[in-house]
Amino acid sequence: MYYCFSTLYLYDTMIKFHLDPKAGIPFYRQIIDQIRFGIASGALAVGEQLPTVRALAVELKVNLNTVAKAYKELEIQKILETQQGTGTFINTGGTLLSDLERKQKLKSILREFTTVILSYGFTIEDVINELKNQKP
Amino acid sequence: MYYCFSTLYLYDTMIKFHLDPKAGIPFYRQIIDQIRFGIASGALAVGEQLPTVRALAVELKVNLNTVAKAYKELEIQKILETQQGTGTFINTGGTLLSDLERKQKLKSILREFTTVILSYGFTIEDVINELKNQKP
DNA sequence: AAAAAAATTGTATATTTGTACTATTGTTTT
DNA sequence: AAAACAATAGTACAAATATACAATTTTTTT
Repeated sequence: MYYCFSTLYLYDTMIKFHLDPKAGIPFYRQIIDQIRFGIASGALAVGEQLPTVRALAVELKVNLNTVAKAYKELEIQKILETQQGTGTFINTGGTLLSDLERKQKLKSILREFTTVILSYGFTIEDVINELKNQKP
Repeated sequence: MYYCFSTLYLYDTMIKFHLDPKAGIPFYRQIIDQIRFGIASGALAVGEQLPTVRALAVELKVNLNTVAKAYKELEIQKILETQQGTGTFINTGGTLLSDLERKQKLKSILREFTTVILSYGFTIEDVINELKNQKP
């Protein structure tokens, strides 16, 4: 299992999930990241239903509890809202971070990723150059 | 090989591990050598699952961390691929990465990275600025 | 329309997997 | 011999799975 894609046309959204086993990031966290990104980018609208834990689990070829774990954590963060028997939905009020918390968050994310990037033998310059290309 | 309770038998692999305490070579390195040889000789196929750290540890009568240390080093060398909760497997791309593959790898890492970054409302510029500060 | 059954949804628990942290042992260096 | 380091072990933790359960919705039956 290398790259598993899921395009959720069934659920009327355009977000495409993907898991990378070589990323060194737990599956459930990759799912969390992609949902957060989906919301931030506007691909996931408030009130919209996410795929069921089973549907997404099948698409990504993981256990349904792995998806459930991602949903659960986002529910705790008030980003999702779930109801047993009904489904999981994008919640209205995601918790806002303060400026300080945002700054700290950015630093911690960067620290984590530079560790990964450097382990592959890339340099900070490589990253900056690639990011600049990515910008437009 | 007639009848044994070998981990390898259970995991349907064709290689038989053995440790020699008198060899003067650390156990974890002996394990590494035998896996590398198994791959080189074709006894271990790409994508094949290795015994779990516990199973092999029991068989070789060492601590599970000794096996884990061997697996970890081979994972760093991109020879193995491990997923916590699932197992350890022979990696598909055991050879060195070409320039193109390196570039693609960087792109894939950065895609995951920007996914997270943007989900928190940061911009690419925020990241570039922070990276520049981090550089020296 | 109401009740019952079936299907669909998320949840809980136990087991298996690798990982992290600490302590101990053994070897090498000084 | 003492110090420093590598190798190994003990223990607790985290990720992913299998399986069974509970809540809700949908369908069928009456």
